[in-house]
Amino acid sequence: MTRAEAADMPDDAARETPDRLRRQASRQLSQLTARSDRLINEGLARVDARKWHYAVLASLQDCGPGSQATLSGRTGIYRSDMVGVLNELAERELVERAPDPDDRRRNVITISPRGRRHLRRLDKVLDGLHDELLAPLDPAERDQLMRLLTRLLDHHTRTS
Amino acid sequence: MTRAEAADMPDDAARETPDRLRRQASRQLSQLTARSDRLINEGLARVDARKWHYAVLASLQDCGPGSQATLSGRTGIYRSDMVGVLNELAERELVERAPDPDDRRRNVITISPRGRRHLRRLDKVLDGLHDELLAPLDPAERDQLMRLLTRLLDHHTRTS
DNA sequence: CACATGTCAGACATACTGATATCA
DNA sequence: CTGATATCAGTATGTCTGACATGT
Repeated sequence: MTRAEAADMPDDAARETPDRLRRQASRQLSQLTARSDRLINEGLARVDARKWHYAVLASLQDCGPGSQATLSGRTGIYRSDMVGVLNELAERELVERAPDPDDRRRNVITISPRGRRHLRRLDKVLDGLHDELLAPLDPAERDQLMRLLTRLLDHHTRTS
Repeated sequence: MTRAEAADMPDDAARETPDRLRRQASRQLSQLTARSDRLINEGLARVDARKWHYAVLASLQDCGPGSQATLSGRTGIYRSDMVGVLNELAERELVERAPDPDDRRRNVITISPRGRRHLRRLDKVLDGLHDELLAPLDPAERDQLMRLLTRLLDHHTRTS
């Protein structure tokens, strides 16, 4: 590029993201998710929790007790990482981990009364955080967004 | 496993994600973004590129040459990580990095003709990948999604 | 002096792989 | 024997922080 061409494009003025990048769905998605993750993580950290805590507790509450492998399937947490999550939950006495008498390879994970209370609290915290996350959207738009996201996600989980 | 146990734990059958989790916008976002990122990364890897390559090249093409700090502002790449990205791009002779005579702290980054060609190719590749990503949505729905994402993202970039 | 720039080294979290002992 | 389970060790990647030398 020549000097003359460079003069046509005042470089230091345009420090903002060009439109071409802002039109990419994948980019908007990951940028927004980065924000969202930080918001959620920080919010949950304030009540000594993480998002995987919520996932496990909610899964136990809604689908009942299960082995670690079962919980892994429900929540999407890797089998190898489930150990650590359950250690944290058991430390806080939110779940109980007992060997399964009928299949001695397994542990049966059960939510405790304290776990149920904690889950109710997390539900409220998360409601607030999502309200912050989706602040600019009215209820209909939030619904619309969820529908679109879910359709995409379902499509990609079926076809993989 | 005995029948009796199966009766005791009907929920052991439910290995799927409970509704409560699937209703979380933050969760749907990060799950979908995980898929999206993998799709894009793998697709770009097939043509020896990464998403940051595209971001830098597009920024150079649309806003003209700039210092590394300027590019950092345009693309969202950290100043410290820009070094590596530009090394990769310079290796492939897609950009040129020359010291700025007017401010000897700076490098002026310029896209090369080869870089422009590469960018055009990446645009096509990314178009295809986004078509795959957004496959279940018709054009109006894709537009709707982009509007919603952009509004959320803009809101959170202004208010931080 | 304060401030900007390019660079490097490393912390940190997360996702993911692989191996192993135990057991069905 | 096969396959599933819980566990541990370790890789890979990406985001982010801090420091530093150089220059404005």
